[in-house]
Amino acid sequence: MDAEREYCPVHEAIQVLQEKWTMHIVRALLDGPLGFNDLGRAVGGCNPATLKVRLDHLEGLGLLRRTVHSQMPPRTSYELAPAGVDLQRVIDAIGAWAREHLDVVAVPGVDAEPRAAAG
Amino acid sequence: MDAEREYCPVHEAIQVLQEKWTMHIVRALLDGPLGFNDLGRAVGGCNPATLKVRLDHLEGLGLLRRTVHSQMPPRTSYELAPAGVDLQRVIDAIGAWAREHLDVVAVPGVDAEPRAAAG
DNA sequence: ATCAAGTGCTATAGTTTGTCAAGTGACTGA
DNA sequence: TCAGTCACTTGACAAACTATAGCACTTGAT
Repeated sequence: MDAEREYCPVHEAIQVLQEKWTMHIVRALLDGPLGFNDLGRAVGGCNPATLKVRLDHLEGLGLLRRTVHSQMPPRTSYELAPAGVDLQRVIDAIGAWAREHLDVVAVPGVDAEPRAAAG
Repeated sequence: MDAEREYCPVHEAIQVLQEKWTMHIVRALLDGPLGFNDLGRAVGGCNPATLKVRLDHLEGLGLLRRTVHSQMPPRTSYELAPAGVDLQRVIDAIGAWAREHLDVVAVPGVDAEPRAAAG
């Protein structure tokens, strides 16, 4: 890759965030720490293999912290580190955009249906 | 998919944005319209097959507009639609986050090396 | 006129990435 | 006792993405 001609943090960030499930994971963890399986369900059914890869990556990047409460029976929790918590802004921006544009695109005609929109 | 138990625009948005190259494409187009090949280069070398798929998807979603200026020689331009332009907020949020956290994460130990860090 | 390079794509292989299903070892509740 | 839970791991597979070539044509240099 000759993309190194100029280091760009935004490009880097996008590279991380565009990986499948990453933003879902961050969003889920924004509501508080979760265990491995709960997290997998919270993000909408990510398979354990991919989930582990993402989690390791995010942990390596310093975006989240993994805490082992007990080895056996296994009990672990994943929690956002400060750098991860700050992604709240990004998720919020996505949320604002989505409510403004996306549900109109996805479900045209349905705009009087208030559900769990708080976040 | 049983993810329909509850429609969530944020989830939808993330699904779109997490597709490889999508955010790069939006970011590139935020600076103005581009032709197919220029766009491919601007996003950092996306191959034409994937690029076309993304572009079609984004156009279908109403995020961008494709204008054919001439059939032969081929000349087309891709430009963000209003819904796409509004993603500026999201890209900005990513940019802010990246400058605050990511270059520290990516290059630990190097903090006395002022490069293109100014926004 | 001819050659090289460019336009916006498309087609076809080939590689990478993500998925599914099953299994591990100890525990919990019926 | 037996199914179900936890946090993963493994291996076979499918889906996604990539590289490369090529099309029909124009432009610019020679």
